[in-house]
Amino acid sequence: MARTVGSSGPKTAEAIRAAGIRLIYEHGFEAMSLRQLAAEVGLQPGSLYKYFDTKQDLLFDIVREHLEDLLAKIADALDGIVDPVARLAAFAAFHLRYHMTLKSNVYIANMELRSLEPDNRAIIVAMRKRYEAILIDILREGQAAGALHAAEPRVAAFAILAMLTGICNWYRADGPMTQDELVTLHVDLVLGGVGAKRQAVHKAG
Amino acid sequence: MARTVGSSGPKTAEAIRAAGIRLIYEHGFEAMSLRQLAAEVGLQPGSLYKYFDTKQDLLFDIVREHLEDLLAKIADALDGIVDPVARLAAFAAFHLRYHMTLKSNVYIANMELRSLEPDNRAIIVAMRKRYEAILIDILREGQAAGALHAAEPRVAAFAILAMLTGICNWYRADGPMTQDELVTLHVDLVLGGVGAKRQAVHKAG
Amino acid sequence: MARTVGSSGPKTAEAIRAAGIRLIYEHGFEAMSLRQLAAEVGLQPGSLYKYFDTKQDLLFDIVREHLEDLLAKIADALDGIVDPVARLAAFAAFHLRYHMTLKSNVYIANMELRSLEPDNRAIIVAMRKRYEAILIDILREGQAAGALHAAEPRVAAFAILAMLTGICNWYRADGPMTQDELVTLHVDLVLGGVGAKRQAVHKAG
Amino acid sequence: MARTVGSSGPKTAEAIRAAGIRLIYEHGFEAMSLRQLAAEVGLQPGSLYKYFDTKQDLLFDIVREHLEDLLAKIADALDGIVDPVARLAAFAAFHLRYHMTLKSNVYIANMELRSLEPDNRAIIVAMRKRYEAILIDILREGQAAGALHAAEPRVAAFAILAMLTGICNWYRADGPMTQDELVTLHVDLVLGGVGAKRQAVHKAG
DNA sequence: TATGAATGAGGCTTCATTCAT
DNA sequence: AATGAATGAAGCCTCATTCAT
Repeated sequence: MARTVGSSGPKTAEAIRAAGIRLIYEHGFEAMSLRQLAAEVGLQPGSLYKYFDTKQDLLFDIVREHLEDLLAKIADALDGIVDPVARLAAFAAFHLRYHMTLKSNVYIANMELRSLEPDNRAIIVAMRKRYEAILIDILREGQAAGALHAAEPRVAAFAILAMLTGICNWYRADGPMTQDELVTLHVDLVLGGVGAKRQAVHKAG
Repeated sequence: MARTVGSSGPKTAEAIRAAGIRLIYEHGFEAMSLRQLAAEVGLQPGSLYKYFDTKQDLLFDIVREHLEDLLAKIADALDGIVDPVARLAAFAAFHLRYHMTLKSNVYIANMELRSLEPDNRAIIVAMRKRYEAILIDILREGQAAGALHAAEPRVAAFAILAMLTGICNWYRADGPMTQDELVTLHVDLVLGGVGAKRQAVHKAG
Repeated sequence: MARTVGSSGPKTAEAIRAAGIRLIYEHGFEAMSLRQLAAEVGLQPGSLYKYFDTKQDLLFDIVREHLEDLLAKIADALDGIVDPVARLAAFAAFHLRYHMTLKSNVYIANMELRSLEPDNRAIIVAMRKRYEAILIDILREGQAAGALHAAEPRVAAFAILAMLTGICNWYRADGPMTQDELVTLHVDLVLGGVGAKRQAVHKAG
Repeated sequence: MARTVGSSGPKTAEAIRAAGIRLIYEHGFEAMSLRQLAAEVGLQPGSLYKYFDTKQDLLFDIVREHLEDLLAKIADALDGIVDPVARLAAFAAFHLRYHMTLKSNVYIANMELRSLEPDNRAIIVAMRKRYEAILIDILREGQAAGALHAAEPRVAAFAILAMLTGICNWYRADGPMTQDELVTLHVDLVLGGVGAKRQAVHKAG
């Protein structure tokens, strides 16, 4: 994948971002060199600095934009759903679809937290907590309403998130199961795990 | 100048291993430098090469020994248990305890697969598959016996493993919940997820 | 801090090549460090890698270009000469002049064969064989024509080449004998050695 | 070629010497490491220092002993021969046989002059000059006696030595020509080169 | 907007050598 | 006579980054 000859301005910026995501996903942030990235986009290494100030900034931007997107879309996905079990099912379905679709972005955000400088990491961790809090709240409400069992909603939320996120480790678009089948399977695991009766339909993510 | 008196072979080897695990856990394999590692152990960087041939070998040894240990211990943990649901519970309990106790080793084995050279990675992946296969078999038998629902045992196993392994991301020995409480909570999530009736006692891991 | 103003690309490349030849000639390839080379050219060691990929490549390029040059020029030097003895004299004269003029390059090509990696060495050895073959053919033709004695042209060629090349070991441009005198002396040795009657004039190399 | 278990004292010293010669011959002095040498002899690297003080000393000893041997044996080879042409033939024959037999030692002495420290090099160069002087004297006497042409005996001697020494570059004991055939061939080249009539028999070296 | 030359720090690794045991 | 642990210097090489053009 080489140079987009004559690429200019915004197109180059987007190409850098895309190549950056791919390379970080494949090799890890530390292992990816700006030389590689530049080669991928058809630039000299030094030229990248028109588009970011620091390798660290590139990572931070990718991760932050991912989390902003995630937070915006989960809000949409839950909008208008009130029943706690339905909300739980909708959360799980959304999370799965998002993670199957944007596997690389998600993977990076999870794996490369470690590579973020303390200040940047703090910002990202705070955003992640806002996302987790959404699930924790759903569990808490469901427990309060007697619709499911989650005596420790925080721990249960972590467990559920880990399970759903795990799909990034092996999902392939060309695998034997469809996204819908995988969603159904996992939503059942989640609802069963907290003793909720499956019912409502989940909106698409 | 020769050796700093008081240092000795096997003790140094063990110190290097321990420091290696800690540093890889904290910074990642790529980000850890042998200078750091040497400083941590009180050696010159070059002196490390009495104890391994290559930075890559250090990683491979850590990961391989972890998986050998894991495979040996899960066999013990399941030994003598026949009922599929009991086996599932025992598997989950063992996995959790092991991952809470040897968090760093586990974390490294999961995160740094990427940093292993192809040949080494193949060996490790094969060992991991043997471990996964144990859980898949349990689910398959349970399904066959009508004791639980796992129409797709492979996918269910991945989901369960991701959930249980996730505990490494946040568990602290000095946290508010005991290991036993966490085990109970997670085993319930697992059994509930596959629609199994909780029953048997789980052997300690 | 960026570049030291006043330095420029091709000039630097040529300076590196020249310094490389000198240092390898003086210290040997293994003994020459890239630190030395960089210092000689006024660069940081890492900066050398704009100009070659590998220390080995630097050596290979030097040796290969030397042999390409040698092969091109011997063809010129023999062009149009048909009499075998005249060709032998022309070959010897050319070889001597070339070796006196480009002593370092020649010396490196002979001494550092050992330092070339197998693949590179094979390429160079093949080129050398083409050069040797020219002399062998001359001797063979002379023998066939009854103009000289060379029952074993291959061995004789090696002996002659060794003798002529030996001049690199001690020749100094400021020594007591001129190049012309040395050429005459050696050509006599060669022709006498194979029992040929001196005759033709040798074209300058 | 590994450890001579239980080898002690003088036997070890000789093994080190032999392995040293082989390794320097194969890889060059700079490229040979004391680790290699130690492994070859079945010792730890540090243990070599019972047998020499310095890597440099090892080289110097090898080269010096070679030259001492050479000087002693050429004296024997010429002993009792008075006719200059006969002496020249004897010298050439001796030189060739010695170089075919002790190829590695000779090669090292020629190639690794460069690796000797200045003081050591000066000593060796002086010994070499004594050897060269023998040939120069023979040529001078032959010229004075009108038995051969060598207007510049020093230069002629260098040329002859280079030719004869060149045999190290390609001679193989299992090659198609015998030592005797090669000696004859080269002696003819030498005598022919200086216009001497072949006559006397050459003593074996 | 991009290049091309360069920096300086630091990466992993190997080396000759030392010395207590 | 030999080991085994260690040193300290240096090896080749790669990196993120800078900046004149």
